Amino acid sequence: MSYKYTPAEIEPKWQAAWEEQGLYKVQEEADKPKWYAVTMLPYPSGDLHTGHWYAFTPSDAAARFRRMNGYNVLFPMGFDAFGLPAENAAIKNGVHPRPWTYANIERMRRQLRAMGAMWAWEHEAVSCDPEYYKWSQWFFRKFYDAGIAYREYSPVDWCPNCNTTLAREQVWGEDRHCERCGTPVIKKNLEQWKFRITAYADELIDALETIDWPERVKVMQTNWIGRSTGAEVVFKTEQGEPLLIFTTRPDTLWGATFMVLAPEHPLVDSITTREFRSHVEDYKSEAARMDEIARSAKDKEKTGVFTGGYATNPVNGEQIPVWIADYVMMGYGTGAIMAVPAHDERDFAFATKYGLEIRRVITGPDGATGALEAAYDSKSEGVLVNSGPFDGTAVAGAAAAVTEWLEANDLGRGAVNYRLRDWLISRQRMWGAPIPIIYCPDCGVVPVPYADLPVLLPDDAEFRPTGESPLKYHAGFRYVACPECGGPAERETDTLDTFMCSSWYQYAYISPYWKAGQPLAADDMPWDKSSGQYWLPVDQYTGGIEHATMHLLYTRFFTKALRDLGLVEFDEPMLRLFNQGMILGPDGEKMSKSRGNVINPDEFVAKYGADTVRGYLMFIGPWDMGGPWDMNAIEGVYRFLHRVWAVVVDDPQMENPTLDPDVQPDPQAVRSLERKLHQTIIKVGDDIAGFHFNTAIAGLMELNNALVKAKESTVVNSTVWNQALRSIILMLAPIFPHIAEELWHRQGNTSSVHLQRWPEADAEKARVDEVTVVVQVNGKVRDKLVVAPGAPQPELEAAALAAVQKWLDGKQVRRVIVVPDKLVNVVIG
RNA sequence: GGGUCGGUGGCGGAAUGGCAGACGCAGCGGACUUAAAAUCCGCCGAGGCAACUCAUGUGGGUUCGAAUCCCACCCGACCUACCA
Repeated sequence: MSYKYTPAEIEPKWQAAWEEQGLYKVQEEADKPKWYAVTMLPYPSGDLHTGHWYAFTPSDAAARFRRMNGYNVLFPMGFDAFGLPAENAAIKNGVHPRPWTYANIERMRRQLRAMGAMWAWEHEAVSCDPEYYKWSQWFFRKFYDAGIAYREYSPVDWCPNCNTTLAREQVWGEDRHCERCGTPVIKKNLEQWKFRITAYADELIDALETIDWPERVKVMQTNWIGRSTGAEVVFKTEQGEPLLIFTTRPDTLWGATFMVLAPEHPLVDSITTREFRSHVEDYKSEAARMDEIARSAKDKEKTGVFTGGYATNPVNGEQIPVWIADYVMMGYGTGAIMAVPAHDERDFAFATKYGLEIRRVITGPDGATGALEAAYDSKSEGVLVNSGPFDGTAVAGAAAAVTEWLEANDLGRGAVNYRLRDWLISRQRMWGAPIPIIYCPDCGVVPVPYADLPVLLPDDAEFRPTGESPLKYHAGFRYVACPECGGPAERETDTLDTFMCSSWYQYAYISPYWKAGQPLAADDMPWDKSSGQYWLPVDQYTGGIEHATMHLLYTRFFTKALRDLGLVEFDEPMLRLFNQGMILGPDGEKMSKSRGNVINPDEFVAKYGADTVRGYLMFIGPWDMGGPWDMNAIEGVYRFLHRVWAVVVDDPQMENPTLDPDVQPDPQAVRSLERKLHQTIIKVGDDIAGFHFNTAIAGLMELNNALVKAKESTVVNSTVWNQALRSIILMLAPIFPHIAEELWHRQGNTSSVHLQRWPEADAEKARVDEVTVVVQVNGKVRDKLVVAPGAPQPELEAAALAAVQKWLDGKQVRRVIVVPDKLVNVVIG
């Protein structure tokens, strides 16, 4: 047995032992509180990078800490294994994505094991496994039956590089590029499958207050859903057709001076007069072309053309001109607006540019007709003028009053608009779960019967980067008999968005590959019901912020849909969420091959061991802040572990302090160590529970520094010394699982350190015996008093006044502030 | 344009109304060594011989007291954007 700290020996040894003992196997135990902890699962790209370590090892420490505090913890791992990289690798190398993916998974499993995490591998789920995706298809089928899944012909976002449609959430930035490859997306008109996530828009916003998620994510989701409340109002064209507009300010209806339609608006052609037709046509084709590049260049000046047509404002019968302009979007609201230049900056800019009428409607706070600036400023003050029956109505509350009036007079109705679009889930790619739908020339759209699931991906599809799924060229896959009439029919060849597969993986983990090999039915459950009742929902979820408006929104929607289908009884899938920050390269920039700043964790594990890499990543700074990797600072954690080792393990080869075991330890020194020990137990526990790993490690370092000193003193002959050794090993266990296990066994223990309880802190023993009270004069520190805690105020005041005599400089003492155990501030002047 | 988070020694950071800089890195000095590495001990915000003074992006404010709370501004990161 080596007396030196050799992580290369002890880490693989314990990893193997833990696996052999089944240390991390989980059972449902009714007598323990459960804790279901999930970390966002990785995509099997082939190599575990530093970002994975940064995401996974602190969440492992948190899960281990829960377990040591008496919780029955389920902490599973899996792979989000469908997706484009596998398919691109397939096209490049001429192999099927399946072997590429499974080889990567196997490699990553080995790398994950090197982290020494407590994952419950028997709960692993891999989304490209047919026994997994048969349930993804089952969910689609359930959603189809429930009317949540529907098919629609509409303009969709298309990435010409990935050759597939994208969900709105996967289109990023002002240049509208593809989330995955950065290529600007274009619009295509296609018939695609969608999920009715918009039906849950209100609940997705309102339920945010019931979950303990970072404010940042809640704000992002709220903005993404973009609820705005207002009214739809029916104007009338000269041809007598209703022209519906949406406004959030129905109280400004009397200030409307013109209307603007999106160039694609269906009424544009009938409104446009002969005289203006060629103008309008030119503008429309220009706008259509712009759409494909980027209609929203920064600071782009608003443009538009007059149609020659007019519409009637229903509230006052005024005829106002109708324009078209590309600042009005067909995809939002009704694609038509009334323009109120006096109260809307964009309308104002447009009216100014084209010489359209600007009218003032709302007064300033004083009741006099105000200037335009005042109108902008007084959005919620003042009263309405020039507003027919509403003259004199306070602006606050006017919108609601006008809406009521519109409804009473049948001119419009209250309406809510959302920015959120329905979730487009069709992908024209092969490496995904096939959408279980068959098109029959006689029966129409026929869903694949539950009992026929899964619709398997063929193993021999040919990969051609054509812009259509390779499944389309696979005759054996594509041509099938209609399940209803038996006649010739065709399968849907699009696959499911991989975000659908990852929307329910926290349920799959409960009992992976449930009912494997068995035919499914509509009334099945995709997981073991009683296990689900025990574990669900997720207590703690951790992962990156990048999924705030994608995965994190989809999985919430999914859970609400499952609830409405009767599959779960709760409303939210993850009760707590913590977003870790991003680990950066040593240069402070995002790690990337092109920058050449990529840190390979395997190298550092080989050099220092997994415990050091784990601890270092947690020591860098607050976990939610991320930060740059420091090539030198990792040494500090490595040294710390060596110092702990040296405190616990006596190397007979080395000269050890020889203290006479009969010498009585100095009681003050013993008390001092005892105090430090109990303070540390409290601090480290609080810090880990709050994900403040950096300060938890600092606390462990401080305790260890105290132990290093104590080891050279008579304190080693005390029972406190032995308690301290035992406790520090236990406290190391969540963050440094291997060295803790090794030291635990060297202390003579036979069961695993990871089965022990977190050491108990005694507040009485943590209490300080004396406190330093700062004496200030006018807020400046002039002296310090060392007193017993709880010293009475008059005593402190007297002592302080005596101490600061020479600072008083003959001036009058005006006031003395005494904060017990903290300070005395003498105010003079 | 809007939103969120942040700005503290040479560096990562600690302190969220009460001794600014815990813990660690780097640096400096010393011990050990033939020497180096490793390890151990000490110093380590700036100015000053010192008593002290100055110091948490900038400017104001609140307070006995502000890195911390409030207002305005500057800088950085991320998100979002003709949303009617």
